[in-house]
Amino acid sequence: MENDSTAVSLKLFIVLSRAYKAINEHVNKVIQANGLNPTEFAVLELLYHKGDQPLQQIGGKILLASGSITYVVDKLEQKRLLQRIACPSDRRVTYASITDEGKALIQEIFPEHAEQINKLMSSLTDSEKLTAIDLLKKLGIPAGKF
Amino acid sequence: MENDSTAVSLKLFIVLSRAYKAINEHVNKVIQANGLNPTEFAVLELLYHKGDQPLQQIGGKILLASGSITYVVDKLEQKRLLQRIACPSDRRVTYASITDEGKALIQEIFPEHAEQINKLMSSLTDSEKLTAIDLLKKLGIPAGKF
DNA sequence: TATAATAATTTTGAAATCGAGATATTAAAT
DNA sequence: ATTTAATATCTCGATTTCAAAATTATTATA
Repeated sequence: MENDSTAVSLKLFIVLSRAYKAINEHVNKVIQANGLNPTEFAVLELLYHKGDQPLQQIGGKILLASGSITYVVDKLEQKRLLQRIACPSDRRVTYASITDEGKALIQEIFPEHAEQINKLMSSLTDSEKLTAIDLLKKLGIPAGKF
Repeated sequence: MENDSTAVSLKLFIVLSRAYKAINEHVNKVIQANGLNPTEFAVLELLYHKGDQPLQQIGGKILLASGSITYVVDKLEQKRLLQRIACPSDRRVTYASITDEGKALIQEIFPEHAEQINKLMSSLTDSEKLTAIDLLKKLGIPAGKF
């Protein structure tokens, strides 16, 4: 059934994908210029802003398979940007915890990161951005489960 | 300079990422259930809807490095879903051309694909979708070059 | 307490992607 | 015409990711 609503949805999907990829491409360059890949940055930034996290929950939040978490956390640990900390109450669990070095790096990168996103979005007024936020919030929480 | 506008932009970046990933996660499942990966689908769909394309232009349109194009096109050619066709006027150029088998596959997948996207977007009214399209179009074309 | 079921992490092998050259062709400049 | 620069594709090695199985620890059940 290719009705009108479907055509509009498809169009929205396309512009959503384009916008995301266009923005992301530039954002990733800034991150990589600072010696991190996008996944590493996402993990560090999560730990910086939300505090220590069990490895499992990192996977959930940044959408990464469990095997990949181990890999990224290994990398960041080798770079001394985070530490693994055993959970005292449940020995199955390992926390990732950002180090002082990691904090310093995020503090250095983040303002530039935010500034760049702001520039990339300067084609919208603040009021338009707020409208977009409202609409995308609804989109991010799909109506049912599929 | 972390002013108000920057904060709004960051927020928009986050909800944009979430929305894109949430939708995409589901969309990819449908594609993979049909034996293709997202990149293969993107290439085939491009050829189906836009006609034969020089390999290079495929890279530009779906944002893929030249080495990856070769790889994906090889895969699709092995599956007999597309053909390489030498350009008669410029021997550096190779066109990718979807085969009848490829067309049949897209014809089978695409309606389900479109239908699913429509379902995933049912939390917005058509009018809201149109508003979102307008705003995201502007976003996709960043103001300057960075 | 055993035993089974569940959970968190790691290991492993394969697939996908990138970036930097290599090759071939065409276009431009002198 | 020859050299030089630009373009298109491919090759290769390294990185990142996933999926499935293995490992270890915990919790629930008999």
